[in-house]
Amino acid sequence: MEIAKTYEPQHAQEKWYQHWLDKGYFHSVPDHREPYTIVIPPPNVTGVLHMGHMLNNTIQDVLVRRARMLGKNACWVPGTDHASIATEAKVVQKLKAEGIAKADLSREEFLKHAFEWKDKHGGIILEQLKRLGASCDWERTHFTMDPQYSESVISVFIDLYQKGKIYRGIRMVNWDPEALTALSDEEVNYKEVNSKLFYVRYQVVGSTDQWLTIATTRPETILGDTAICVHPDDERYKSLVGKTVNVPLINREIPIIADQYVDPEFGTGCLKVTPAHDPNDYQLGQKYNLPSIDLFEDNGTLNANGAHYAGQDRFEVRKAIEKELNEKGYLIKVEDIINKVGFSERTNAVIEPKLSLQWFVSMKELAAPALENVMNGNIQFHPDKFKNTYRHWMENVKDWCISRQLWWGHRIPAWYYSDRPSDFVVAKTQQEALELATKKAGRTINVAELRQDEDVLDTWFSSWLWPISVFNGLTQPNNPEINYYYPTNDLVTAPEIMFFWVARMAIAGYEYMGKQPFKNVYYTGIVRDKLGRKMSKSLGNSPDPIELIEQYGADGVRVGVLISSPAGNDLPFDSAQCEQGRNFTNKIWNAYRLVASWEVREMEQPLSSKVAIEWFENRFLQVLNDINDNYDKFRISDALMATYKLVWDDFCSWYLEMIKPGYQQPIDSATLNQTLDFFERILKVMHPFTPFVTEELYHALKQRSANDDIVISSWPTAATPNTDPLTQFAYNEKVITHLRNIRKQNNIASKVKLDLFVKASSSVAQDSDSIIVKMGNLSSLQYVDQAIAQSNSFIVDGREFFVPFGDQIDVEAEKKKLQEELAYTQGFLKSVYGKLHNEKFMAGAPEAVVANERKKEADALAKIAILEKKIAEL
RNA sequence: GGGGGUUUAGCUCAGCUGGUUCAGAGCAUCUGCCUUACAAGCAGAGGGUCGGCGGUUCGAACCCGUCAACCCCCA
Repeated sequence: MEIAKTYEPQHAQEKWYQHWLDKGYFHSVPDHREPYTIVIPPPNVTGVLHMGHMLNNTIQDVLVRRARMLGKNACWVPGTDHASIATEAKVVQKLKAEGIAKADLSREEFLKHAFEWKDKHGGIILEQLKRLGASCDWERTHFTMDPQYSESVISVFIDLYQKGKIYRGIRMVNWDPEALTALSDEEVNYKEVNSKLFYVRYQVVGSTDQWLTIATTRPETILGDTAICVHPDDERYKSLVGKTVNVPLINREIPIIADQYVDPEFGTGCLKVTPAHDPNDYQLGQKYNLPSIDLFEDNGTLNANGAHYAGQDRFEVRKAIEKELNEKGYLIKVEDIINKVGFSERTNAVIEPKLSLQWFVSMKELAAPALENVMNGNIQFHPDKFKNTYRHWMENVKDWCISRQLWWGHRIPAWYYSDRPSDFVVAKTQQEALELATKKAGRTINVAELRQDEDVLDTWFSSWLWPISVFNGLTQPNNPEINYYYPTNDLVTAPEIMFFWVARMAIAGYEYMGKQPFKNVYYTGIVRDKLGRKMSKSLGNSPDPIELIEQYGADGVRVGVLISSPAGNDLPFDSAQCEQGRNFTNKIWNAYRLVASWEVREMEQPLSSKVAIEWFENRFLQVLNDINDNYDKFRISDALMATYKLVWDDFCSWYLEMIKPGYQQPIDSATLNQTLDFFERILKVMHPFTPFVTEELYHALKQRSANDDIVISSWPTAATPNTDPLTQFAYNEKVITHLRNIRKQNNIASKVKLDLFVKASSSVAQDSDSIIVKMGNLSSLQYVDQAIAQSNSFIVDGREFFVPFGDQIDVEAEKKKLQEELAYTQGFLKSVYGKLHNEKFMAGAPEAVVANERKKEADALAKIAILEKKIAEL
């Protein structure tokens, strides 16, 4: 049977993924085994796969597949997030394209459209994950707006409200004038932008020529000023504190106050205070009991307080007011300045700090156990440097604004029964609300009077329950699944959402389960392009993962994204890495082709094969220990690299070459069987990284019974390797490399057989010499007691080797080489003496270190003697 | 402005408690090979003042100080 020369992944991918699904290998139910659980960071329901998902989910799949092979009951729960703002924005946009404005729709109509959109686009991303080979338990797919899930979210809201952890209040929030909603602090991105700093003068009341000049980047907010603030120690303004000034254009009188907050160095040292539109000004306003004048409508246009600018957009007004201030003599000067401006993470609109009535979670107390248990290691971060960032945030945690002025999401279960803001109850159903409201109001409230809060909850207010709610832990407390799978083992996510999500899951975990939601958090880096730019849709620098899979195969891409992405480090992605991954799958494919081509015959096992087998057996164990250790430390890239080298270097380049029979020669059955066994073990350690090619070859290697698939096979057993064959091999390897060098330097074809002489007593001949003979393509290896003249020579482990080469040897080159080696060895000896002749070293260093230096000295002296003699002989 | 982190080969990174011939790996590069599994390959080789300076130590990539550059988070 002809086997393709290169591995063609597409067929194997479809075949085996379907096979795994058919067999139900990814499905988990609680049993006697130890559970291994990962919950996927749920992607946005209408999202499509990008490189960040590829990295993140490949890591999860590697962990899950290995855990499964380790005999654990592996359960990887997939699902999607309703992604309140992002999804609503998409639906609004889609409707707009169809000529439908959101404002013209009722809530019910809009939600109907939204669900249609979700049904159409939802889950695309999950199908894409299957292409990657993700071994999720698809029967457990969850969505954060499933009925059961929604029930959890609402019950948590009610519970926290009853515990006094949720309150409603007027606070300065980040307002997105495009999405028309409040955002949490974490949803605001600050970016540096080129702005103008306007110097505007205010006339002091009761004077004719006394003016105060302030500097502002936002002149349109002048209309909302309610004070001017200076530093109390600022000599320039001390005498003015307590007086008043007139706001330009509208001539409203406002006080001059003094507070430490003002930086006398910035601008003019005078700060205009606009409590309604700046968080810091708001604080000042609270402190000095200043009025707040709200200038903006929700969409960013000015309201009636904006005087003659009412109805115009904030940025238009900025231009217009600059002109008017200038014309009327209030504008002193304008400077260019770079300042940081907040943008909405979702719509990229400039955030407007705005006073508004919102719902908040009071965080301080809730956060305490989540902080403590990360610091004490009950939850481990990989890499642990993120603990610092986490601590800093948690120690300064602020209350969490959870209401969003959107429709797509979990509607806040608060019910109002009058126009007074305090006249509301929080209840699961309208019926319950009626009862509670009647009780609270002290009169019968009827349905018509009851009005549910229009807002929905922040998406993260549902995602923070993910590890609990996917097992129905809140709706059916203590059910067998939550008891079995929770706490989950590992969470793989990006550091960017440490506060959005990781911290809050920890908080919810302790609050509702009394236990951490996961034991380990593996932080992936950001995927960047070759130029170091973050991959993004707008830059168009992100490759389409599905195209990559089609080009390089899923296994190749998996290797490509993992090969250089240590935990917490950014991944500078280059498709060349996928090429490396593809080459890797091709390598093992061709190793199979070689093995499959051998014909077995009953014959004696060559000594060299016996030696090679003994070496590889122990080499495998040695590397397996390394690999296991790397996994245990979450060093996934290192585990991959160790696997890669085991396969490529040790197995293919050395082992297979050592046991390979001559062209069209048969192989003995003992060697072949042992090789097949090694091959199988190799495939197993590869499997988490390259699931498809390994399943394909696992079945190609031999006929398997039903349910004998590599995906559920057991991980190779670890053991302590015997070091003797490893040491012996290291020696052989050096000798062989020297021989190859001699060939290369003297242009001797690899086909030409050489004679090798070793200066030593004949008693040192050993079995492993057969390896040198085979790999060095020697016609003979002989032990002699004298140096061979007219030969290339080298030294390994203090032993001299000679390869006679007639008259063609280049004496001068040989001499030069020997002299270089001599000089190096002498230099080395000198540094050893530097230590040995140093009294302080001899007194201070541990005995073992000194003994080692002595050994180095002896070895170097012996080598120098040999080299000097050889040079003399030439 | 506050906090955290990074700096080792052309690139991406290892380097554990200061001590092994410790200065490493993969990729890239160079050289030679179409050697019957694989040119998506084989074999070999060359690359580094461990960011700068100073200190501690018998001994520093590793510990301390300082300067510089870059990155992230928060305001």
